[in-house]
Parts: sequence; C-alpha cells; structure tokens
Amino acid sequence: MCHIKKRFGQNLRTIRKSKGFSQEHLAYAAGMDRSYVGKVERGEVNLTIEKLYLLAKTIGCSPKDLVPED
Amino acid sequence: MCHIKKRFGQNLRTIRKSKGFSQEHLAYAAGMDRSYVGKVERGEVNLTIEKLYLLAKTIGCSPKDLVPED
DNA sequence: ATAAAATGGGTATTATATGCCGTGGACTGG
DNA sequence: CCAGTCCACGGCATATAATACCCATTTTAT
Repeated sequence: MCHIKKRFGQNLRTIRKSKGFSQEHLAYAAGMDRSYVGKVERGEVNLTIEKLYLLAKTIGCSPKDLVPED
Repeated sequence: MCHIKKRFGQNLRTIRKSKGFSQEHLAYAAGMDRSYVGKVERGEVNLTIEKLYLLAKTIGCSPKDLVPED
C-alpha cells in the first residue's frame, strides 16, 4: 500500500541517476515542478499514470521499468 | 498522453474478463465503486498508482501486466 | 419475450495530486 | 571565502482524482 510509492520512487531515482539527470533537469524536461519530482522519489506522493508515463518517456525508459513487481 | 488511459483500460478489461470477473465483482472485491471501474476501463480517469496496484492485486495479476509498453 | 445481470454514463461532493513559492544544508570548484 | 549545483523539506492555492449516488441501455440467459 504505502511501500508502493517508495519503491516506485527508488526505481525512478536509480534510473534517473543512471541517465545522468538531476531532479531539476528531469523536472524541467518533463515540464513539471522540481519539488514534485523530489516528492515522487521520496515516496511522498501517489502520482497518476499520466505522470508515470511522462517521467518514463522523458527519462528514456519503459513505464514498466518504473513499476515494481508484485 | 490521452491514449495511455485508454490502453490501460483495455488491458484491465481484457485481463478482468479472462479471470471471469464482472466490473461489479471486481469493484466489490477491491472496495471501490462499480461505476469507477467502468470509467477506468473506458479510459475516462487518470488513476493513481495506488489504484493501479489495488486493481492488479485484486484481479490477480502483476501491476506491470496492466501498464502498456512505450 | 421477459427477467436478470452487466455496463454506460451523468452529477455532485470530498479528498488529494500537482504547481509554485520559499529556506537551508551538503558538496564542489575557483 | 564565495558562487554554484543538487537535494530535502515545508506551506499554500488550485486543478483534478476519488467516491458515492443515480438511471438508462445493452447483454445474457431462460
């Protein structure tokens, strides 16, 4: 329930760093707020699937890569 | 952008039917409203990842199975 | 043909996702 | 020491997701 957001955020952070993005660069490229990306990575927000897709597309990975199993 | 919700809904509907659930059964088992499940399947709502997980768990599939590629 | 089940689709209210502003801390290079 | 980058974190306003009703239509089964 709660760990879902956390694990999603961990996935995002790992992939974002592996692609050489800063939070702010990613946020800017995705047209979203820098503080919001931080909250997503910290697992503080329950984001919508459209944001999920936007982040995946911007970061250059599959949406499935961000979604934890189980 | 927009087709994302539609394709998600199509995936949900396909898997739900393959598992022998009606919208109403699924909604009841997941503790949500029947009409909401219908709207999700028709791609009318931009659901959050917690709803995504709840639906996947209830229907007995992986969250990744509901999320379209690309 | 008729009843029952399943779904579509509307509307109104409440909860919350998201954007926008700021502050401060850790770290780096000049 | 100072300027710049990156990030954690918080408050607040607003757009929108979540929820709970309702009724009409289609589909299925008898």
